[in-house]
Amino acid sequence: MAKTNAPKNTIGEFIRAQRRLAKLSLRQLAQTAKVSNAYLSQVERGIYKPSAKVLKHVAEALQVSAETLYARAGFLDEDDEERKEAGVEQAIRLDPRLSEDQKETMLRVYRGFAGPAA
Amino acid sequence: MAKTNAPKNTIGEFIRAQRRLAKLSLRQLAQTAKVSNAYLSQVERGIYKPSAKVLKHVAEALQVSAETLYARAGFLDEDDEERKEAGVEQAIRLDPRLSEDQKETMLRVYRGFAGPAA
DNA sequence: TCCTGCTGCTTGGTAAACTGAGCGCCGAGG
DNA sequence: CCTCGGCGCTCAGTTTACCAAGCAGCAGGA
Repeated sequence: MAKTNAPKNTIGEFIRAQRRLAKLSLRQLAQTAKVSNAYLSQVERGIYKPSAKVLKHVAEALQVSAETLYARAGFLDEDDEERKEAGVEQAIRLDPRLSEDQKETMLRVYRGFAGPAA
Repeated sequence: MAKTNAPKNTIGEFIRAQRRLAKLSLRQLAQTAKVSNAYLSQVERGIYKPSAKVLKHVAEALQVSAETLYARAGFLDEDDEERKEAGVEQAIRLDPRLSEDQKETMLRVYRGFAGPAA
C-alpha cells in the first residue's frame, strides 16, 4: 500500500542499494559473496540476472534473508510486503536490547520519516 | 568413480518423484513448466542443476511450494530463523518507505542504542 | 612530483544451462 | 502384420552465467 517510493525494482539496483547501506565496496561484497567483482558489477547494473546460488551468497553477505532477495529477483513471489513494512515498528518494539525510552525515540523517528509521506 | 549411484536426495529425484505422484509424463510436466523435455530429463537424472527460474515453474506445475523446491535444491536454507535474528536492522533496510539517507540515519541511531559491539 | 592502493567498469573466454530434432522402445488399434 | 502415438533419452547447437585480467579515475602519503 504505502509504496510511495519504489522507483526501480530490479534485483541489481536492490543489491547495490543494500551494499551501499552496508558500506561495502563492490569488491568487498564480491569476495564475501564468493563471486567476481566483474560479475557483481554486471549484476548490479542489470546486465546479468544472477542465479539463485549467487543470490543466496549475496543474501548472506548482506545479512538479508534469502527469501527477500529471491522475491526481489522474481524467483519467489509469495512474499507479502505488508509484513515487511509493518516490520520496522514491530521489530523495534520487540528488540530486547532497547530500553523503553529508546524504543519510543526510534519509533518517533521512524514515523517522522515514513509517516507523513502522504 | 564407481559411484553409479548415491544416496542422493537431489532435487532431480525429488522432482521425478513428485511428477510421478502427480501422474504426469516427462513431456507433460516439461510443457506446463515451460522447459524442454530433454532438459527436464537431464535435470531429473541429476545431470543439470536447474536454475531458480526453472524451479519456480516446476513448483507451480507440480503444485508444491517454491520454497520447498528451493530448499531441496540448496538455494534456500530450510530454516527461517535468520530473519528473526536480523531484526531491526533488516527491517529498516527493507522498508520501502524510507529513503537511503533515512535508512542510514536510523541504522546509526539504532546501533548507538543497541550497542557498538553488536 | 610520482607512487600505492583503492574505487567501479570492460573485455575475452570457459563452462554450464537450456533447446530442437532426433533416436529406439512399447502398447493399442487398424 | 504394421502404423501411430506416447514414453524417456541422446546429441548438437545456442544462449547465458560467470571469472581472470586489465583498463581509467581518484585519494592520500612520501
